[in-house]
Amino acid sequence: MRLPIQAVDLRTDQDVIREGDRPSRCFAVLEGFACSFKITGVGKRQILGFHIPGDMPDLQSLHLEVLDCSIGTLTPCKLGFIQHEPIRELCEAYPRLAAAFWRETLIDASIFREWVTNVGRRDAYSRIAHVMCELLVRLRAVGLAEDHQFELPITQSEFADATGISTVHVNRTLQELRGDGLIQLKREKLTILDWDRLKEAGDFDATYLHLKRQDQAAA
Amino acid sequence: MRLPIQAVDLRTDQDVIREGDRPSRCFAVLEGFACSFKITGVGKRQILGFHIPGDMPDLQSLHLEVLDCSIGTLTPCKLGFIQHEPIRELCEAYPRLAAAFWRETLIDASIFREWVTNVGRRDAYSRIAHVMCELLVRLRAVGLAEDHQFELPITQSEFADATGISTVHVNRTLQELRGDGLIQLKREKLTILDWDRLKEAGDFDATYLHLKRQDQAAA
DNA sequence: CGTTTGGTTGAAATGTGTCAAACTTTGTGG
DNA sequence: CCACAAAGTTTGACACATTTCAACCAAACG
Repeated sequence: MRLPIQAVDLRTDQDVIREGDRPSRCFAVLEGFACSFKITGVGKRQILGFHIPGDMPDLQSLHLEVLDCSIGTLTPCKLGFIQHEPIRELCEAYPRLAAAFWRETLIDASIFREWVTNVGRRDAYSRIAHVMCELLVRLRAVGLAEDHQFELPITQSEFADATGISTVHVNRTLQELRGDGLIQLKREKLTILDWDRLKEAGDFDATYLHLKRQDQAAA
Repeated sequence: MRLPIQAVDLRTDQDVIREGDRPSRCFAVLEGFACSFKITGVGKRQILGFHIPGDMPDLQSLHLEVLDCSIGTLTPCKLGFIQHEPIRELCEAYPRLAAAFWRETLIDASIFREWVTNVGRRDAYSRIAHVMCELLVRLRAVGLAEDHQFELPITQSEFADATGISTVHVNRTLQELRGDGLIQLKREKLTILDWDRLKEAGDFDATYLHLKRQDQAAA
């Protein structure tokens, strides 16, 4: 059985799929950063999660007819589209494969749970620290971060939408994080200067990412 | 193949499973209300979702070894415990059944996404209205609400932990909702007086619940 | 090199949190 | 069935984290 993948390049700030769509395919991020988001009735955006290479952000569409959120690029991206039908057939034929895909969506759900907690019960300082911790650990797991430094092509306004605070306050909080010597952030490059203190500030425990052993180096 | 279910009765405020556990079984809510939650490093609780009869709140444990959140009862509950092993065997034998379970966990994830948005980008008034809307629609789908009225055995403090605001502010916001004629709430019984305006106040659209057609009466 | 996008700053407004006390309802044991 | 305790709700005063608005600055880009 073959699994035809159609590679597509997208520019920054393009919608890949939109809330309300009924797609017949899903995609994997091959290169670049993307994010899931919703727009509220009064036009505010909430980013629900960041997607990095290796992620399949809309695997859910395999079993949910209508999309309940949108996904857009944060940087230029290379995406690999795969039709639902052949995936479904593979899943029926190989239950272990289905279980592996299922597991991926369960990890996504686990991350959403952590994000509910993050925006619901942590202050701005912690929220931002937490998101940075998560990104480091996930990027390391796919080899996109060495040590404690990685490309972070995310604007302060996007950070605001991810953490549920205002852009201005993100700016001030980033200055605090810098002033406290936890991070260095310039030119879209984030350097974590004090991992232990950043983890503590962000109330971060990587358990919810459900990484396999070999991926846990950073955590 | 048999699927042995062990029924268990629990009192109010009992933990069913705890963050960090590695369960070998999962459960369904047969009667009563429960909730998933996390406790942050500084001891604040975030409720991640409410569970009503028919839900299988920890189905995720089938494929994730370690629990990343706790689940506790909000009222006296009757739970049905089922071992993972027989479920896994059934899923391998009947891919359609696996897909149905998978779909359930995908809906859970969709609800978490909505909750991220709720606590991240809506004000207190909207957040509470939203949660009420969700509960009505879900309870109607399982026949536990008639018209626009249902048993809501949830304290203001639990409401606070679900919406990421303080207990005192929940109290004041509930008074606002009452004062505006949207709801009536006494003796753990919630009556929605103006469904259209409550939906609008809560920025509520039931799509994210992914109900099958016959369940959508209320939405 | 001008234009756009993103970052930074200050001042004022505000939603929400905190604290502490009083009140009400519910549950329980005598 | 009353009395008491416990749990939950309500209130007021005040503190404060965060938002909003508006302007300015810096960097990226064609």
